Amino acid sequence: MADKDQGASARAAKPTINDVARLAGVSKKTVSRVINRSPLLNDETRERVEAVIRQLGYVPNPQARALALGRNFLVGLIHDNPNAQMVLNVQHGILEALAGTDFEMVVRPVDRNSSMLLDDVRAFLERQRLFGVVLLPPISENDALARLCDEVGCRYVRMGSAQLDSSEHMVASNDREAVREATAYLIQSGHRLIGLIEGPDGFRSARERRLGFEDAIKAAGLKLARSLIAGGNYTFETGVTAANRLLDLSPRPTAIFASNDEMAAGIVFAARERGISVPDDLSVIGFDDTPIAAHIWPPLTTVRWPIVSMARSAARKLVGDVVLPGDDSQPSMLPSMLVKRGSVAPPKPEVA
Amino acid sequence: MADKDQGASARAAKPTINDVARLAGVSKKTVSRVINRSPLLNDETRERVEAVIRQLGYVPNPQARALALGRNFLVGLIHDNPNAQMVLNVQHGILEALAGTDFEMVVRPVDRNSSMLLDDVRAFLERQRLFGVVLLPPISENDALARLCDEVGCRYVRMGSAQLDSSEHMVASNDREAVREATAYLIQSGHRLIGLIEGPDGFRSARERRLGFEDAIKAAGLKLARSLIAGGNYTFETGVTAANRLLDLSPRPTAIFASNDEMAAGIVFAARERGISVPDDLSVIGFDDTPIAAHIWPPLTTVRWPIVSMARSAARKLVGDVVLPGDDSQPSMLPSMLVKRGSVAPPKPEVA
DNA sequence: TTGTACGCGTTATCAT
DNA sequence: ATGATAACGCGTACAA
Repeated sequence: MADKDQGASARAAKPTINDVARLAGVSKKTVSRVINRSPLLNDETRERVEAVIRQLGYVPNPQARALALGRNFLVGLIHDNPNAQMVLNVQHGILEALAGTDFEMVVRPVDRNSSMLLDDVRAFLERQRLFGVVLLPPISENDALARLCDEVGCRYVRMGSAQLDSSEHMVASNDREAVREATAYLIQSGHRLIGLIEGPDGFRSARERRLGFEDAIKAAGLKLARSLIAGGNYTFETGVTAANRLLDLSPRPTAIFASNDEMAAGIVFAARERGISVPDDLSVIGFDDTPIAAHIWPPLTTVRWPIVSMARSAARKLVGDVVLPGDDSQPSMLPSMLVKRGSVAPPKPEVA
Repeated sequence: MADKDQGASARAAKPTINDVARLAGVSKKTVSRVINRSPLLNDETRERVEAVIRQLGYVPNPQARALALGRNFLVGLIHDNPNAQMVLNVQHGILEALAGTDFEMVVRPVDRNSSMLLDDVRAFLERQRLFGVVLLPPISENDALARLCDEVGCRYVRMGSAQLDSSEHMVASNDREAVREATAYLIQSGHRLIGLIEGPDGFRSARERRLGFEDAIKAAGLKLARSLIAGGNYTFETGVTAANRLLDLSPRPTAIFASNDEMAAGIVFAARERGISVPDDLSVIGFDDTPIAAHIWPPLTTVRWPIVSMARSAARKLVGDVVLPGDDSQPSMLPSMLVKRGSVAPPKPEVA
């Protein structure tokens, strides 16, 4: 073969593994071994190759690697979470874990209620051949989805409010315990008539938080009145509606725990509309510690959900073997904690 | 060649272009032409190939296409926007435009103040060989970044509050005009002492909105007092601080326009702390119409920024040629509009 | 420990 | 209008 023009005319093109191999006087395979940190390599050879790599500013072409490996250097975020702040926090956590690696993040919102959900995700995973995916609640609670990931050979880590899977595939928080503590704090402040605004049926987080609420009520020897439990679906609007139902009660509850901050903000909104003062006439606790909790008046006492840490941990679990071989020491449980602000006070004597 | 085992044993493997070619009795290249909608194809041949494609459930491998084309089927979102809701809205808009196409979205947050910004983005674009990127404000206002995209051969569309680039590369809103209208509405309601909380220096959006404010003040023949203009940086906290400065004034402004909703929420928060009633003692208008605007009390009158439509339009501009050849009819200007809610009322007689 | 030869699935070139 | 063949850049048997 005549020698190709890879000198001046190819100046603009990025160097390939071949350029490195030629300049270092080794074969492609050796360069490949250096890139992939093969242990069976002469130190001298490795250093020489690495020097050339630096000199050329060579970086492996991800597209070519993807084709050869049958796997992309992409981490997917699959979610159907309606809360913007939560989704963005998760994205930040994942990107923190991916910073400095060759991985990028692709975002894939899905529709939980679509009958095509599984087919859509399967097509997505098979086509893009993602390295792995992070599953955000509530869709992370879908076991069929996890099985699907296994089937198509895509790693996955689920995030959630309880241990739904083996620790290799799961990063969870301890919602039940955290809500128990939050409710106990209300009781300890003197409240006896405490309302609960639940999350939607079928959400594991909703169930865990209700259980924590019930744990505290029972532990204090209080009555668990069905009428004090109202349903919501994690939106501000349902928070308003549920709060109105609870505030119509007689006797009226002196405190309400909401399963997330959006709904808690709805409680504060509804109370304000009725001229009920928070926290003087009504104490409120939320869950998540999204920015809205600190930005309404009064600032919301809430349970801080360590969503960023959870996402970071999830992404590290996914790529950990590749980035730091042998580092599978990512925690599978991150604790939630109560953040006390201004929406809780002792009940008024005449009300109690 | 002996026939390969593409029956039972290869059931799991996805069909390739070779399988299609063989079954259709044509060459790979012909199949490729069908996929890429080549105009020089016999109708009969095309139909035959398409039938086989459907029969096999064949889908082209994006990794292989990326390698061969030197370009990925990925649309990047580059942003340094601190507002979660806005970023997520943009993501939704982009994904809406990409739904049903072969494109995926990868998200890339950057640090505006990093000295490595340009180098980082260049490395990102060159390595991933993105099909194109959407630039979200405020980073979209960086001309060097746009030039960089051109340099590395990556298409781009910038979003922003004013026409910063040719219509092919830009989707803008008319912030100045929208703020002029909002301020005029305040004046029309009877306000004469109107404060402004600006966005940060160097943000085009901040400048456009201030100009709109000044337009309205001047048009009404009012005095443009320097003391009535306070600086903020688009966060809730700076909104509180700036509001406190304005509310310390004597005489006190009876209305304040904030350059975004976060800061407007800060105004409401600060007013509440001081026992100043909104809207009775103070009218407030924000900008963006993010959810917080509707979720605080009173619900905020604000300017709706058509961010989702802008993002959708931006993404369509990017991939339009590929998806719908000849469809370059995406609008470059989407209008903002005033949303009247509960935070504006006429000033009290005794205050005026 | 290192190199040779080939495969991954697609598009591009240049014939016919 | 269609096809043979060579890229694209990297990974991996298997040989040395």
